[in-house]
Amino acid sequence: PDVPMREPALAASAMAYHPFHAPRPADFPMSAFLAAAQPSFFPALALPPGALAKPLPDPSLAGAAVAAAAAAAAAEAGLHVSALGPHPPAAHLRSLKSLEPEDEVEDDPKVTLEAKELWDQFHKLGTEMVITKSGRRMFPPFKVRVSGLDKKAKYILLMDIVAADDCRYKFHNSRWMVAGKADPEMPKRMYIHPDSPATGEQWMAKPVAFHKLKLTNNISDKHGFTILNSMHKYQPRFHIVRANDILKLPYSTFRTYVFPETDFIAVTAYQNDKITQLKIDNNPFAKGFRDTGNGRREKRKQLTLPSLRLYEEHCKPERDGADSDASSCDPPPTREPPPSPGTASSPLRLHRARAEEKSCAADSDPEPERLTEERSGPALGRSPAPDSVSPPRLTEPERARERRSPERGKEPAESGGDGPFSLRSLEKERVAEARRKDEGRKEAGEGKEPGLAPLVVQTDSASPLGAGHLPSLAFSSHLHGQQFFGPLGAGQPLFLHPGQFAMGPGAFSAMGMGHLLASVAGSGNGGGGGPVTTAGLDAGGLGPAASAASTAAPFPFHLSQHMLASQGIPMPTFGGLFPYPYTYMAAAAAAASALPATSAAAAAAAAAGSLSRSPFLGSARPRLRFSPYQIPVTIPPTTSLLTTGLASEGSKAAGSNSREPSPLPELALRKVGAPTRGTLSPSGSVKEAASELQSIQRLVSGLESQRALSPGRESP
Amino acid sequence: PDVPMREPALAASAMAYHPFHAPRPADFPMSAFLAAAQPSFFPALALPPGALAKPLPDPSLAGAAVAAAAAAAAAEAGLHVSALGPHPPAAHLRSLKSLEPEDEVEDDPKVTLEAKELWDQFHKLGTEMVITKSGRRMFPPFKVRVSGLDKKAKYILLMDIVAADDCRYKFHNSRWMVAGKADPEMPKRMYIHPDSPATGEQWMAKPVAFHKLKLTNNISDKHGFTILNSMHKYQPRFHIVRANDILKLPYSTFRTYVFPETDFIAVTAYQNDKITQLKIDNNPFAKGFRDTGNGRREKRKQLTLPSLRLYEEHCKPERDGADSDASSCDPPPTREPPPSPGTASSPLRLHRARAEEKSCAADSDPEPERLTEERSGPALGRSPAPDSVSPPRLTEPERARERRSPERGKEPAESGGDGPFSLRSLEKERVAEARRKDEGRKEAGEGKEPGLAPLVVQTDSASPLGAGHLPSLAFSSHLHGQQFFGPLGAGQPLFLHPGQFAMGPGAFSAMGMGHLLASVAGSGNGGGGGPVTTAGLDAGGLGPAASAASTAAPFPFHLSQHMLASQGIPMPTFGGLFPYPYTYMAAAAAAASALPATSAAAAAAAAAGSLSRSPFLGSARPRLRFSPYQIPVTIPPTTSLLTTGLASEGSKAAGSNSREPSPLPELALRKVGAPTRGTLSPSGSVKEAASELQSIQRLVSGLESQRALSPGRESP
DNA sequence: CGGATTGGCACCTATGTGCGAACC
DNA sequence: CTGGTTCGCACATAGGTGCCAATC
Repeated sequence: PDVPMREPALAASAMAYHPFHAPRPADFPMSAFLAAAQPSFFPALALPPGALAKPLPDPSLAGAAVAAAAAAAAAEAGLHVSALGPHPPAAHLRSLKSLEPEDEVEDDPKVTLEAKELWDQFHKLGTEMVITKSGRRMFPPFKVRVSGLDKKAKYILLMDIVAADDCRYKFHNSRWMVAGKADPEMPKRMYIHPDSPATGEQWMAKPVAFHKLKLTNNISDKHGFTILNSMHKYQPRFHIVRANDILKLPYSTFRTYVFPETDFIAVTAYQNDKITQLKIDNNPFAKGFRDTGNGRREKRKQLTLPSLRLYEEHCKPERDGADSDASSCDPPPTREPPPSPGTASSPLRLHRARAEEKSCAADSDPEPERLTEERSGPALGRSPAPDSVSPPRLTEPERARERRSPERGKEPAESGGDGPFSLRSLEKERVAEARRKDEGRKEAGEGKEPGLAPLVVQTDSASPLGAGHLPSLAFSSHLHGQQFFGPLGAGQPLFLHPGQFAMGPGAFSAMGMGHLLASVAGSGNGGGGGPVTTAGLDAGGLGPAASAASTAAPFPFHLSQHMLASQGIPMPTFGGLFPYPYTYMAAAAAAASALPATSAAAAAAAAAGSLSRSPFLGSARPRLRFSPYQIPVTIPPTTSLLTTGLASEGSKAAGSNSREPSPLPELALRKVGAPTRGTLSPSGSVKEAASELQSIQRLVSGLESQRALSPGRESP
Repeated sequence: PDVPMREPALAASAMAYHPFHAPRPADFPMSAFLAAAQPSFFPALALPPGALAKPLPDPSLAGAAVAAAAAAAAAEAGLHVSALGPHPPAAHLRSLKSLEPEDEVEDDPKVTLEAKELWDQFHKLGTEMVITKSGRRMFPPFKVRVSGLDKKAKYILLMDIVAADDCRYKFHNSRWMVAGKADPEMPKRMYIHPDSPATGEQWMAKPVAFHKLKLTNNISDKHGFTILNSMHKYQPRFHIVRANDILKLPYSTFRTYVFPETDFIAVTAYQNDKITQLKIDNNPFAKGFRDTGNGRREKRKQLTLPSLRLYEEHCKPERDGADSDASSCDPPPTREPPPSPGTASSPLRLHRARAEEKSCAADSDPEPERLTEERSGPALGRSPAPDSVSPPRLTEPERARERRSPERGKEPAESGGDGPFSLRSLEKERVAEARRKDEGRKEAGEGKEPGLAPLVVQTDSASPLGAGHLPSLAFSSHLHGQQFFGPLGAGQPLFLHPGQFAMGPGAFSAMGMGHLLASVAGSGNGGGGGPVTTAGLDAGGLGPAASAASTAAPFPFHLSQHMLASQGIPMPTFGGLFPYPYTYMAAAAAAASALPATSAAAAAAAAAGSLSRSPFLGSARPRLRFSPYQIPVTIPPTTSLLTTGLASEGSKAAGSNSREPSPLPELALRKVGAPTRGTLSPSGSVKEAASELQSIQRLVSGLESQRALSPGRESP
C-alpha cells in the first residue's frame, strides 16, 4: 500500500535529474534486483517464486523504480508491506503509543556521508583500500551523519561491505581493467557499530563512524574483520535498524544506504600512485610520507641517504614544525580533501612521473568494463593536483544529457498517488536537505569556500560514473538508477524501505543465528577520553552528481568474538540462514572533484548556488516525515531459506545468479563465478563451493575457539 | 529461606580460618552493615525500621555472619528473600523456564580478583592511586574473573568506588595517619562495563577488566570519570546484575563483591616512595622510570646530567634492549607481582633512603586508626624489596590458629540443613577453586614457581589486614568478618545476595533515572584487534587470608555522555533515587606478599601446596551451584527512599551515620563529615550539601550539554 | 612556609601508514 | 620475469606514567 504512493515521486524526481527511466515496477523482478550486486546473497531471498521468476527487463533501471518494483513484487506475492514510512504523522505521536521500542515508532532517517569531498577525490581516481593480514582500516573513514530518527527509539547501526560486481581487476597501464571473473566471495560480515543499540537521539548527536571496521584478506581472520578478495571491487553499505537488542536484529527492518562514491578496489599494495599520494596527503598516520613542501618523493629518496636521513630522524621537531605548516594535521578523522592549495598542489603531481602520465591519459575512455567508467570520466587530464583547479567536470549540458538517457522503468505500476511522493515533494526535500548541509558546513567551521555548495554540478564529473561501478552484470542496470537522484542528492541517499517482517520470533530461534555478526566490542580503547572528531570534511555538501545503487542484502552476518562478547549473541556456528533478505537501495550524491577554495571554485559554486544551499549539521528543521527517498518494502523470507537446498531453489526461481548448493548459509550467500543472471544451473562452482565451505568452517571454528582467547574486552 | 541454609557453612569455614567471632546473625542490624562503609549511602536503604534499629552487637563480625544477619533481618522484616542461590537445581533447568531473560534464571556467580598478588603487594604498603584532572586509570587494573553465571542470561557488570571510611589522611613520617574528618563526598558514579549487557557465557569467557574507569579529582568532570577526594581512602566494588538492558538496572538484583585488598588512598602525587616504585616496576607505561638494573633513581638522576641524559635519549634502542631484560614487559594487563627477584629486588630499596627507613619502620604498629593495620601487619621489616624474600607469612600452625578462632555467627537462625553449606562443602569448593587456579596459571603460561600455590599462607601477612581497612567506624567490625573466609578464599569473595525487588516497572519510570550512570561507550578504540590480555597474574591463586567487607550500595549512578551514548539511557538529571540499596558483602583472599620465583618461595609453596592446587582457567568443572560463599538476601527499598526526607528517615531508623537532608539523591548519598553512627541529626553539613548540590547540578548540566559534543563514539 | 595540586615533560605502550625488500 | 603478497621498518597519532618545577 505504501510503496505505490511513493513510486511516482521517485520516478519523477529521478527523471528530472536523470535520463534513465524506471521500468514498470511489476515487471522488475526482485531476483534481479537483489541478486545483482551480490549474486551470492540471493539464495537467501525468501521471495515467492512468482515474484522472482520474471527476468530483468532492462539493466538501466532507476534505483527508485527498482525499489518500487521490489515492493510491488512483495505486495503481489501477498506479503505485507511495512507500516512505517508513508504516514507523515509526527514523531510526537510516538509518545502516545510508545510501547516497547520497535512498535510503530515514526521515523524518517536521513543519512549523509561525511567527508564526501574526500571520498569523491578518491572515487575519481578509483579508490583503493589496502587489505592486510592483520587488518587495515578504510582510509577515507566511513562516517555518516544521521537524522530523522526517533529520539527515544533504539537503533542498531551497522555496515557491511559487499562485492560491487563479480569481476577481478588488475591495474594495467595506470588504469583498472577487468581481469576475469571474480574469485569466490568470502563470507560476508556485518559490522555492528559498537555503540549499538543506542537511541536515535544519541546516534544523531554526532557523526557515526566505523573506524574499527577493518579489512583483511586473511580468510582465517579471527577478529571479525571484513574479509575481502584482493583486486576486487567492493561497495560499503550502511544499515539502520530500529531495534533495542541485537538479538532482535533478525526480526527488524533494515534500512540500507549505499554511497556509490565509497566503492573501492581491495588491494594488498597500492596500484595507483595518485591514490597513494591522496592517502598520504590526507591520512594523519601517513604524515611521515608527506613532503615538507618540496618535491615529495624525490626529496624523500634524497633524504634516504645515510647522512641526511639520519639527520632528519634526529630532527623530528623540525620536521613536525614544518609539517604543521600546511593544513593537514588532524587526527584520524578526515580533513579537508585538498590538503591546501599551497602544499597540497604538489602531491599528485610530483609523486611519480611515469604513473602520472599514464594514469592521467585514461580520460573518459571507458574501460573494458563499465565499472571503471566514472573513474576515467572526469578526465583529470594533466592536472595531477586534485585540488589545484577543478578538473574537467561535466557542464550543465552534460548533466542534462545524463538525465535524459534512461528509458526503462517508466512509472512503477502499483505506485499510486503522489502526495509526499510527488516530484514536488522530492524537490522540496532535496532543497531542504541541501540547505541543511550548507548550514551544517558553516556550523562545522568549514567556513572555507562558502560558495562551494553550487559545485554540486561536479556531479557530472561522475557522469560516466553513475553507470558502471556497482553491479556490472545483471545489476549494471541499477547503476544507472543510481544517478536517478543525481546532482542534488548531495550525500542524501535514496533507500528502499522494507516493511516489518511478518515472521514470528519463534521462527528465528528455531533457525538459529546462522548468519554471523561482526562487531567490535565496546571494550578497549577510544571510549573514554573525549577527542572531538576533527572531521574536517563533514559538511562538504558540494556533492555533484548523485547516483543510486541498489544492492541485495541477505544476511551474511559474521559473528565475531567481539560481537559475541559485547552483544550477547550466541554463535550457533552454521545453523540457519538469516531470514532477512531485505534489500534497500540508496542513492547518494556521487563524485565531486576536489573543490579548493579557489576563486574559480567559488565562481562555480555561485553558479549552481541555489540548488545546494541548506543546513547540514542543522538542528531541528521541519521536513517531510516520509520523503520520496524512502520506500517501505516487505520481503519476507520463506522457510526454504533455512536450508541450502531451499535457498538454491529460491535463487533458481528468482533467476538469481547464485548457485551455491551448499547447506551452509554462508555458502549460499557467497558469490561464485559470474552471475549469469536468470540462470539456475549450479554451474561448475560446486567444487569451489565445497572447498570454500571447508575454509569457512575452519574460520568459524576458529572464531568460536577464539571467543575465550580474544583480546577484545576492555583490553588496554 | 535460602539464606539460612548457607549460614552454617560460611560460619564454619570462617571459623576454621579466622579467630574472629561473628555475632548472632539475627542480632546484627542491617543498618550498621549497610551504612558502615558508606554512611552517605545509607539513606537510600529501604530496610524496615525494625530491622535496622538494632545496634551492632560486636564489631568483630564475620562477613558471612553479617551476610546471614542481613538476610535474617530482611526475612524478619517480612521482606522476601531471593529465590536464587540455595536451590542447587542445575542450570539446565533454565531451559525449561527460559522466559525472557531475568526470570528465574539459576546462577551462582563466583568472582575472583585478578592479579591478586600484585594487589596484595600494594595493599601491604598502602595502595595509592593518583587522581588527576584529566583522569587517571587505576594501576593495578581492577580485573575480575567471573564464573557461575547462567550462560545464556544477560548480565550487566559494573563497578563503583566508595569511601572506605570518613577520614581524611596525611602521609606523615612515612606512614598514613588520619588527619581529620573526611571532606564532603563527591557524587558517586557507577561505571558500567562497556560490554554490558552480555551473556554470562561471554562474561565468563575471559577476565572482565575495567581499564576505562578513570579517577579524577575534578569535581566538574564531564567524562563520567569517578570523582574522588584526594587523601581519602576508597574501596572499589564490583557488581553483577542479571539484566538484559541497562534500563532494567533499577529493577534488578545487585550482587556486590568487595575485595578488601583493592582499597586505596587517592592522591594527587604519590606519597609513599615504595608505592611509586611498585608502580614503576609493574606498570608498563612507567617503564621509562625503571632502572636498567642498577640503582634506579640514583642512576636516573645522574643521567639527568645534560651530556648523559642527552645521550640516553638518543640511544633509546639501547635502553629498550636493556629494558626488556627484566621480567616486566607486559602490556596494560597485570604481570607477575614480583617483577622478578633479580632486578626487582632493588626497586623499593634504592629509591629513597629517607623514606625507606621511615616507611619500613612502621611495622606491625597499628596506626592511630585501625584502618592502616593491615598495612603495617606483615612486618616487611627492613627488607624494602617486596619480592626479595617472602615477608613474614603465617606458617601452617598460624593458619590453623586462624581457622579455629571464630565463634560468633555460629549458624544463622533460619539456616536449615547443611548440604552445600556445610563446612565440608565449603572446603571442597575452596579446594576446587584452588585447583582451578593452579591449572589456570599453568595454562596461562605462568609456569614460574609451580610450587608457589601453597603460599596461600601469605594470607596471614594480611592478618592485621582483615580488620581495619574498610569501615573504620561502625563497620570496623565487619572488617574482621572479611577474614572470615580467610586463607583459602583466595579471591573468592563472599557476598550477600539480595532477592529480586518487588517494585513494579512503572515505579521506576515514574521516578526517572535519578541516579547517574557512568560508563565508557563501546565506541572508539581497543575493541577491534585481538591482543590477548597478558594478565600475568591471573592465576595467582596464592590468595592468603580472605577478608570480607560489606558496604551499602544505594545507587549513586552518575550518567556520563558515554553511558548515554552507548547505553541509550535517558538522562533526567536529578529525578529520583535509585531504589536499590542492595548490599552485598564479599570476602576475598587478602594480602599476599610478593612471591618471587625464589627457591624460598618455592619451598614455602611446597609446604602449603595441597591447599591451593587446582585449575583456574580451567574449563568446565562440576561444582556446587550454591556454594556457601553466597547468601541470597532481599532488601527491598521502601518508597521512602525516593525522597530525601524519607531517605534520611531510613538512615535515622537504621542508625546510620549519613545525615544528608538534601532532596537530591546524589546529596543523600554523599558522605558529609564523620559518620557518628546512630546519630540522626542532620548536623551542620546542610550548608555544605547545598553548595555541593549546586556544583553537582552544574556538573550534570555540563554532562548533558556535552552529550552532543563528546568525542566518545568511535573516535579514532 | 609547607603541604597539596597542577601542568609540562620525557618516556613508554599501542596502533595506524606507506615503503621497499623479500618472497612466491 | 612479472604480478601479487608479505613482512619488518620508520614514522605518525593517541594516550598512559611518574617526574619535577611551579603554583596554590
